[in-house]
Amino acid sequence: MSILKKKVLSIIDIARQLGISQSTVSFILNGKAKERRISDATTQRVLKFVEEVGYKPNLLARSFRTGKTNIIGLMVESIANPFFANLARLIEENAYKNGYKILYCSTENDSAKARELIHMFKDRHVDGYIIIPTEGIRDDVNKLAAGGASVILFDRCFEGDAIDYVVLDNFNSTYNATKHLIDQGYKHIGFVSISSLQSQMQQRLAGYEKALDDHSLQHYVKEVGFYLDTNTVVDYIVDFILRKKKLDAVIFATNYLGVSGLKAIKKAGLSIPDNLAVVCYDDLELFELHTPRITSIAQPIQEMSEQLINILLDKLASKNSINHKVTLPGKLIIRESSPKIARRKK
Amino acid sequence: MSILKKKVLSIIDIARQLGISQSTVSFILNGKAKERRISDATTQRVLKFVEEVGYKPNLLARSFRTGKTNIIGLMVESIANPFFANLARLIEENAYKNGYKILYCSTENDSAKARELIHMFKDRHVDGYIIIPTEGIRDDVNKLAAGGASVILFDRCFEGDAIDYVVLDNFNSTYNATKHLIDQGYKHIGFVSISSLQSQMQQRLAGYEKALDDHSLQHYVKEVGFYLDTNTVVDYIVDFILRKKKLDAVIFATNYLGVSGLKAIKKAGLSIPDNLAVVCYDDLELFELHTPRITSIAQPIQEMSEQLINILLDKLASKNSINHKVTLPGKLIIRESSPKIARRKK
DNA sequence: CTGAAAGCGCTAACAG
DNA sequence: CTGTTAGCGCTTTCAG
Repeated sequence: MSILKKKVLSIIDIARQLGISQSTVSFILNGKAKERRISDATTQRVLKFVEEVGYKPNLLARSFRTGKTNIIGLMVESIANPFFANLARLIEENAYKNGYKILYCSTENDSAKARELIHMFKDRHVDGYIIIPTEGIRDDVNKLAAGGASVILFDRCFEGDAIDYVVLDNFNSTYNATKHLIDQGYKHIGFVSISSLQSQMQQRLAGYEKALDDHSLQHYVKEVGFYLDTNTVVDYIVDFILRKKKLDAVIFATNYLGVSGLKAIKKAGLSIPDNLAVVCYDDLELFELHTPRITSIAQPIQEMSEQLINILLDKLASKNSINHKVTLPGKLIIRESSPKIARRKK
Repeated sequence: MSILKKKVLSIIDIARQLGISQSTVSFILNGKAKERRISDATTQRVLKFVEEVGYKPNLLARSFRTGKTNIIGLMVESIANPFFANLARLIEENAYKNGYKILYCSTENDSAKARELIHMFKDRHVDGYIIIPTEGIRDDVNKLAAGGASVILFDRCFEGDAIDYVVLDNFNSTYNATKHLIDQGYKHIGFVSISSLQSQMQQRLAGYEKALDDHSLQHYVKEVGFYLDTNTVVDYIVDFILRKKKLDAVIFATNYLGVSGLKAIKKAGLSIPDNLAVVCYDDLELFELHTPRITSIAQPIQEMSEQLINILLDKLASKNSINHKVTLPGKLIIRESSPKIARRKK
């Protein structure tokens, strides 16, 4: 053994050096000493030795043997989106606390890519899946779960399927936000969304429409494609708000649409809230620091992350746990972008 | 074999079913058919069969055997920080393109935690390490690299050590930003930073000081602790800008300090740029959408991520590659928060 | 050109 | 109370 080559010991070396068998060592190391009724003396001797030589079990061998990796696959729309990045941070914290690590990937809302990534996770034997699904992977996700995998959806779900999820109460959150604008006196409220069949988008739209219908107000909906680059989206929004001359308020259905919307309103030469009241989804720091501060629909991201991990750990621990379908309320944070219309000068 | 239980085949099953040996199958599957001069007929037969039955090699077994995981460990300060989240997105893209997956973790600038995470990565046999180091893990990182691991630092580095890195030219970026303010006519330029010995912070401070010294101007430095919560930081900054009455401009040395700074300036009842010009680090969307738009020092994040991955892949491919120390220039994006002082009304 | 076989380090069933 | 041992599925050396 050269000086440089720090021989990495295996369980068998330990067993040999202590003159006992590997299984004894293995059981002790896995906390099954009591269960296997191994003597305290032996247990202490092994623990002490392991400590001294700094032995670390080979996790690759263990994973290979057990099929468990202690890795959770996290599939988000994009890790660059502040909402998902913040979620990732919280998920990470809770996961690590419980001995799980996170492998992440971004789908960019591309189903082919999402499908591939699910297989990648499967190939890598991740223990659990946290998935922000795209429209097109419903079947794949169902198949995955049906095959016994522990999977939980976030942000959006497939209604009627058996898969667990944690989502926002998108309908009521949007209903309340719309209602708030109506209460403030706005009568021509626009809704800018992406053209998508994803549940959260559908629910947000439905909440908006219901609130307007309840007050016999007209709908003004603009849907843009998800794949458009920011500049194009901004131009579409500029066009929308300039063409719909009556518009006195707009709700942006996602955080990035909100950001593009703010750019568009600036570009169109309009001012908030004098020409247009604004409500955005997700309470980004940007919305709070904007002038004027933007009224936002905040998601309870801390609680969401905890529920996600807790449910997933629960499923991991006992395969039988079912029906964890969690819908959490959003919180409308009212700021200066949506004042009473009476105070506005047109 | 029950209907539900989709038997997952192994290489040995394939060999048996085709009446050949596992090694032949293994070689073919690993693209070594030519090298091993295996007949085309056999090769095609195996490939076709594998395709038909949808065989997937057990990655756990392969990793166990080879010691390679095709996983890169990414250790950032916090995945929730937009700068690192954006980096993570780009890193992910490049890594996946090359067959590598990413395990991420956040240090929150805690060296004990960072140390633990390095060991975790090591225990998990990640193939390569991308590390945004904390002050205190210099030795650990050096030991890791000395042990033959492929590691590359980002954002900050340890001068004089042999470890590769990709960092911003923090000195000149900050020098130029300070020079810009001086050129615009500002004479009392503050610098808000965190109290830290990290190279990037030291360099930023040095660049600021050099620019002031070159023009015989006074330094106004405020350093806040990294661990303080946002509100406390805001209060410290409020105190700083109110106490230093002469201050006519401030540079914030990190993106989050910039965000806190904007809050502080608002809270102090001052306006940008009339009372105070502002320059921030990192070109966040928030800075561009702020009113007024904030002059920022942008890091070439796209190129940084590419260099990071390329260098790491290079090291992974050939252990001999050394001395990849990359320093990239920042770009000063001049906006309305730092106009010529002549036009200002005090 | 192909096959046999030796492990990699660990877990756990089984045998004392 | 402890030891023996059979794999997990794959890679790769060595022998035909």
